[in-house]
Amino acid sequence: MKVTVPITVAGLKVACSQCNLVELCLPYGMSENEIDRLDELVGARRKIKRQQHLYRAGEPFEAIYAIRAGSFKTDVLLEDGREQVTGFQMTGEMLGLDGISTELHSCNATALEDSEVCVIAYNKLEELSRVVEGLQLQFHKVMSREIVRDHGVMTLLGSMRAEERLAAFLLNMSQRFTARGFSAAEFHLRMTREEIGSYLGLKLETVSRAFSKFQDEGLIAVQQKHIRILDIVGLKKLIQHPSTRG
Amino acid sequence: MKVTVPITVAGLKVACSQCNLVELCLPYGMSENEIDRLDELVGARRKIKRQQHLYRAGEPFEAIYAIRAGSFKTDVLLEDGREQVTGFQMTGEMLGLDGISTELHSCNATALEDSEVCVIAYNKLEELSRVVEGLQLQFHKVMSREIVRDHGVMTLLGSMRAEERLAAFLLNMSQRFTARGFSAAEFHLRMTREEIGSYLGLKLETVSRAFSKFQDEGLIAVQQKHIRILDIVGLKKLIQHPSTRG
DNA sequence: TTTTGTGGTTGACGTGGATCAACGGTGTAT
DNA sequence: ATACACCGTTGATCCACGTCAACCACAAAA
Repeated sequence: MKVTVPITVAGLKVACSQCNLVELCLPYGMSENEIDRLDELVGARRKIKRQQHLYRAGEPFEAIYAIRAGSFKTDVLLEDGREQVTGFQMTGEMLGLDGISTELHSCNATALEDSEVCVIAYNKLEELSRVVEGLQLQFHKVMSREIVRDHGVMTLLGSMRAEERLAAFLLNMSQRFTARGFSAAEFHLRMTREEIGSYLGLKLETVSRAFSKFQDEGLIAVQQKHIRILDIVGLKKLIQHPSTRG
Repeated sequence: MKVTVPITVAGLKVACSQCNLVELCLPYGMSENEIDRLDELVGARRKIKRQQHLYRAGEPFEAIYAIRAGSFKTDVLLEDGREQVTGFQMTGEMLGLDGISTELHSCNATALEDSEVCVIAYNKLEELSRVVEGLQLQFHKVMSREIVRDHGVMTLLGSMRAEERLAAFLLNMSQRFTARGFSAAEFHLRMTREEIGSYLGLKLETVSRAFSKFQDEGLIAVQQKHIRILDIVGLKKLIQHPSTRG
């Protein structure tokens, strides 16, 4: 079901130009020459074990990260102890952009499985993007894409009901797995129901019930974190429904 | 109650260096020399009448905009006709950053009152930010700040109840008016209850009821769009409350 | 193998906010 | 001055989702 993604031997440096994530990651759209120059930028790689933090809110911001393998969640902690998951990130996606504004990380990034990131020193990124135009453009696009994505989540949280939110979530996951060469119809969620609930502004029980309902309706097959999408059209119909809310 | 903000005579070009919004806008944190160079960047100014669009979703992206006077809302239209307001912008704030990613605007920007923006051609911005380091840094910070802001809204939508949302909204407005030299305690909202509701993921009736409740409790005085905050501490307490949701 | 813990499911019940509806106030056009 | 939108308020009712609670499945530890 999955396309094999070659995993790097620990410590062996893999240049961007040889990385199979190029067209998902920062280098997307850059010329070969430009990508070669990136290799001076992406120095260290860092392994993060499941449940460990890549960074925490309040820590000084020095680098952004590209996910080389694995997946993460980002969350913010409210004063009263509640946690709000602001995103789930997969291979090729960038982490840490929110830290640029204050030079402090504004959220926590936690690995959902054993993962590896490429560390991109921010001052070097600024320096290099002054001379490599493609890098400058791509970096701006990455940031802008994050803004657009966030607006999508705001729309979901502001105007969709529980089942629509979950349908949108599943379709989004499916689409991102597809882009990574995995099956669009069958995948493994790395996050808990509670994390999904936090992200979608729902309680875990509501998430669980929606999963069950989708299963009863023949839209998906659920077995714990393993999801099989049986009726993608049916799911899509759910989110342009005429029902109301918010 | 307000500090007078000199309004430019139509057509008279005002350089960034002479603009009283410097410390709220893109030039914030840049050196005098650097700011002088911005003047070649900010060419045209554009006036937008109340209810008119600065741009619409789907239009080609060519420029970002700094609000010189007035205020705007941004919204996205869902397939089924529902509208989600993604933000309200005031003087000195930037519009259009979401368009960079796809080179198409991804939302609509509508003036909430007669307004004026500085047009910043995006290709010129890229060019100039390659040579003016302060500009590069500030631009990145502006984008990053937008991401952080969006995460804040996601948190609000995902985990707060109606009254907390409105309290957070009022405190945020108050703080932004303050930063612009207006009163923290008394201001005029330019948007309707419905627009506030859309932004906060609530129906206009709920917004209206929350306003009334706050008034009954002596937290604020409401007269249509005119708001007077009577108990800012009380409002703040509301949002770190122990009540539950989401 | 049994134990323990964490995560997931399901049911019963309560409630915050949506919905439906009527009415009042304010600004704009005539 | 009057009419007409549009906007805002308020009440009555309903329902989606939160809450509380019991139970189950699976994985890691003993």
